[in-house]
Amino acid sequence: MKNESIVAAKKVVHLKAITDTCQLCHAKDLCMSSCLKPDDMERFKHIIGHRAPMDRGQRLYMAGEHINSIYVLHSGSVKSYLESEDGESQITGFYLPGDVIGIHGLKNATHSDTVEALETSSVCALRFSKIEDISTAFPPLQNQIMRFVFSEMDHDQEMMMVLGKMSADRRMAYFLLDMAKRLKNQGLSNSRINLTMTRHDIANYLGLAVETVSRILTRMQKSEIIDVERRSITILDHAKLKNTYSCVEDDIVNSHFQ
Amino acid sequence: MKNESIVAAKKVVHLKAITDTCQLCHAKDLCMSSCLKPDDMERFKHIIGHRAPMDRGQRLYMAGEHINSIYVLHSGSVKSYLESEDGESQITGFYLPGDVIGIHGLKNATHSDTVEALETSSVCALRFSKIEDISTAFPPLQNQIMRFVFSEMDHDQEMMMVLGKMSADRRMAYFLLDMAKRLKNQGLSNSRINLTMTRHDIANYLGLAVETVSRILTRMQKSEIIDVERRSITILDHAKLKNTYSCVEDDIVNSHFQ
DNA sequence: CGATGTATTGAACTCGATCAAACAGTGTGG
DNA sequence: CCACACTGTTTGATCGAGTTCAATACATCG
Repeated sequence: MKNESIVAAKKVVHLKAITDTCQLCHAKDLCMSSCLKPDDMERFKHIIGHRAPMDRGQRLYMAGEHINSIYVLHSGSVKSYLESEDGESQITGFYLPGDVIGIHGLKNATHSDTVEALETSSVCALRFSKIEDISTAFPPLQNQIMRFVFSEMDHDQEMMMVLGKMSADRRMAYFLLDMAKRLKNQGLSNSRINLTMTRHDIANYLGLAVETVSRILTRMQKSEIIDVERRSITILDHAKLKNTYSCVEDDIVNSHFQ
Repeated sequence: MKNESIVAAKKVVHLKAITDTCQLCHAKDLCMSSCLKPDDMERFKHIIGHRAPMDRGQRLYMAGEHINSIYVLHSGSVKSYLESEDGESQITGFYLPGDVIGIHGLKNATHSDTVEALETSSVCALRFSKIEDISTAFPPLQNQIMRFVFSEMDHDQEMMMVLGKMSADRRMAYFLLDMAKRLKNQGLSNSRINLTMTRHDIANYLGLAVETVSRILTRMQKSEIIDVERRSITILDHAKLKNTYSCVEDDIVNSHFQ
């Protein structure tokens, strides 16, 4: 979140044919383009374009900028965050390939969050002049985008519960289980989590201090719930982790079922 | 949030003509129907319907129910909340006339939150079998709904900042300023806030304990920022309240500008 | 009038923050 | 290759904002 970090160049890299691009894309099954048939693709060439890949720390867009595209993350991972007047920032989400980015702030056609790459990442842009253009252009695409808008709403609401009601341990358990679930959707293991964000990022996202995150991770390791090795976390005991998340006291569980 | 409270009867009260209904509605300027011309109304008679008014504590819908309508609050006020497995609940929003309700959970066509009346309230329902029906039916209406979906996303994201980063005092200031702003939009005073929710509700919404809310209100009253009289709160000093919200130390402000 | 739901106030406690310091990778340049 | 700087992580000690517990006050309503 350094101020010096460079905003990614807005150069659009047109690949030889958008049809090929989407067909060859390794995120195509996750992407909203999966709803498009090859002949539909032809119609949408002009609104779809790949951006030059971003390095870690580079920004895709910043809060306050006019929205002229929404994006699908093609590879890598990014974080989005809000900044308040007094300079505090709140990470609002971490995104993985296939996720749709840039849908917050559409009400005023102005990005309300800033998106920054956590590692080398690339996106596919969906350009438009008015958001209604996408609506009217092609219903299946519109619906697919809406699915992502709706799941983003579900996530944001879920975060209210996490930030408003849960203890530090529960928040951490939530984070790990959520990441595991999403990585599984990516076709990866649901036990091995390779984090691309710092402890600081995790802490900020969960409304905790870095030290608390660190302490909870070591505590969970000692309880043999997870194995921590720098940025690589392995879930050893899914059940225990879920119990931590569900806030069910182990003692109570045991006394009931044994 | 008592379990005994009765779910509002799903009886639809058809008023003599929907055209009249919307024309006479005192929330029409706030409502999304404002985008419809009188002759459009005719086309939408069949999907728009008024529900019988709800008493305080009655629920409009509950989490888990299939979504077959979204609603515009016609009169009164309601709260929405999530419930976790272990019975904890988190209030996610308070809604005023003109607000669109029931758009969370559309991804799975299942309400993710529960909506409960804070006072005698009535809604106008927009029925549909598939959410896409609204999309395709009439673009202006679709766009109007999307505006509300987008502003809901902005709110939810804002709440992450409030719950994740702000002190109890800032949260309270945020709540009061937000309510004042929204009541002003209703054509009411932006200084006199007549709350329809309990301190318990406010505390739950802001991720605080009831006692904390109570203490902060009395403290703010002693500082002559607000005047508290049961559920009626008057903002006496907007500037001071905004300073509390922006987390700008009074001392610093004074030393800079005096 | 008592009963019930709601709000305030005080006292004690606790979870997680803050402060402080050490430690571990990673990269840079001599 | 090592010395140095730099960033990110861990661990310990202390502190405090806000919770929890407990008691009281206050309104409204049968």
